[in-house]
Amino acid sequence: MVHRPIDGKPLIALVVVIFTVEGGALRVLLIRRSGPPFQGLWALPGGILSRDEALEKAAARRLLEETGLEDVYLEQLYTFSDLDPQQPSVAVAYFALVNHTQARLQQRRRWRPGWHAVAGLPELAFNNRAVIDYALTRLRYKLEYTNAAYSLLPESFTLSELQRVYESILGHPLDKRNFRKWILARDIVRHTGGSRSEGAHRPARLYAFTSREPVVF
Amino acid sequence: MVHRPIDGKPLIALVVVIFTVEGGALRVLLIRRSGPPFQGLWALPGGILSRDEALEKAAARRLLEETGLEDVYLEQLYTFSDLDPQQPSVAVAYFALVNHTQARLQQRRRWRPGWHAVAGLPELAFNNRAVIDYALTRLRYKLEYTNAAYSLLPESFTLSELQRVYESILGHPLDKRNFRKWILARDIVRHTGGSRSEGAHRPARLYAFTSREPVVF
DNA sequence: CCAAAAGTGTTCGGCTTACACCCATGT
DNA sequence: ACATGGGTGTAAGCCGAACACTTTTGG
Repeated sequence: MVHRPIDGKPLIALVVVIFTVEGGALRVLLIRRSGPPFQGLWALPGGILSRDEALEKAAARRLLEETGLEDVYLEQLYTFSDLDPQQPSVAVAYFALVNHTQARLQQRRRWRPGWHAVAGLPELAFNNRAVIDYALTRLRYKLEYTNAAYSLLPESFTLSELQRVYESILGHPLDKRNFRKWILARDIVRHTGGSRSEGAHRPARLYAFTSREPVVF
Repeated sequence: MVHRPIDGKPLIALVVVIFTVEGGALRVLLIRRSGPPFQGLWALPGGILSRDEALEKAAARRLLEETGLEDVYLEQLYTFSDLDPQQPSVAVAYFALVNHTQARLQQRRRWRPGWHAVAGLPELAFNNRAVIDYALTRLRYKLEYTNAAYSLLPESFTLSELQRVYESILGHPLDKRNFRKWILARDIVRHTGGSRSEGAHRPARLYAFTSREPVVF
């Protein structure tokens, strides 16, 4: 989130919580603040909304700048009015889900954008911790009744990989048989016909999401 | 929603969707616009967010102005950035649930604030129709897993009255026995001990919500 | 042949749904 | 006594949760 002087009106800020799952952990993209306030702390990417820019478009643009990705799961989260104790402002928060293997983070020496495990975050600027908590609650909820996970995985994947994504986000293990019955009963994934061998064990069948647009089931 | 000239920054508007159930119909509070744009059309109450005012507080204040009520169910809905095609603006929408017998609407000759059945709305200003649709979807959803209905009913009520509120909002009839089992299984209402006679039939037992704060079950 | 992950069914309990009659009262 | 809305139980189906062994491969 960028800080600017104000005039007589509250600023409209934008904040984007970009999640990915990597190494069995849910991670969020943070950048390091190089100036006040909260200099040196980590913060969510964001910025000031410019005149004439629609909110969702601005969030998508910011996401593209940080990750090089478009057409991923992106949803408005909440609008906070107490983000910055130092000045009146309103911050519209979005959250996005990306596949970290497809994301190309910027190489900025000062801002050091990078993925940070949600379990074990450093001290954050503004009330970004509350924003991330809110986003995580929403994400867990959405996993249960939408296909949002499509945005965290590559085109094809195994059911074990999908299960690990769910487990990383929900924070607890799932029963393999029940998970498969559940995910297959809703028809959000389909078997591609292919399979993948990667070790001294039986190869895994490959699946793909039937839709890569947000769907509620 | 009040219209004002702009300078170089988007305005932050506030819109409040105030619902009530009256006469077996879900109704929303509308006021008539006395000036451009959309002069003469009906619109949701709202206004421009002033500097230094927290969003929720501003929504609560606007609700108090229109209905004389405080401490009712009030929840942030969504932040729209395409409300007014004529100028860049962001509108933070809230929705509230009130008991119409407790609400005291303002008597403004020009603005004519009043309750309008959601089924059969007149032509509305801005994209207020979309805001109401969004609020209705959220409300139906919330009825299913929160005690939000407390805010639509007086302190004590009969289970038939409660059922009629649910039916008016959901838009379809519910089975009496199943509704009672369902609402009593969650313990969101309790029998007060009293009853009420009002006609040539058996008196109805009176119930009250166990909590008049928002609770998720 | 051994280790490793993939894949697969059944049982139980609880919740939702459908459905019809008696109760208490006022007129 | 009759009309009116209040109040109640049971059976069936579906869904979620618990739980263990066989399959296929690489080394």
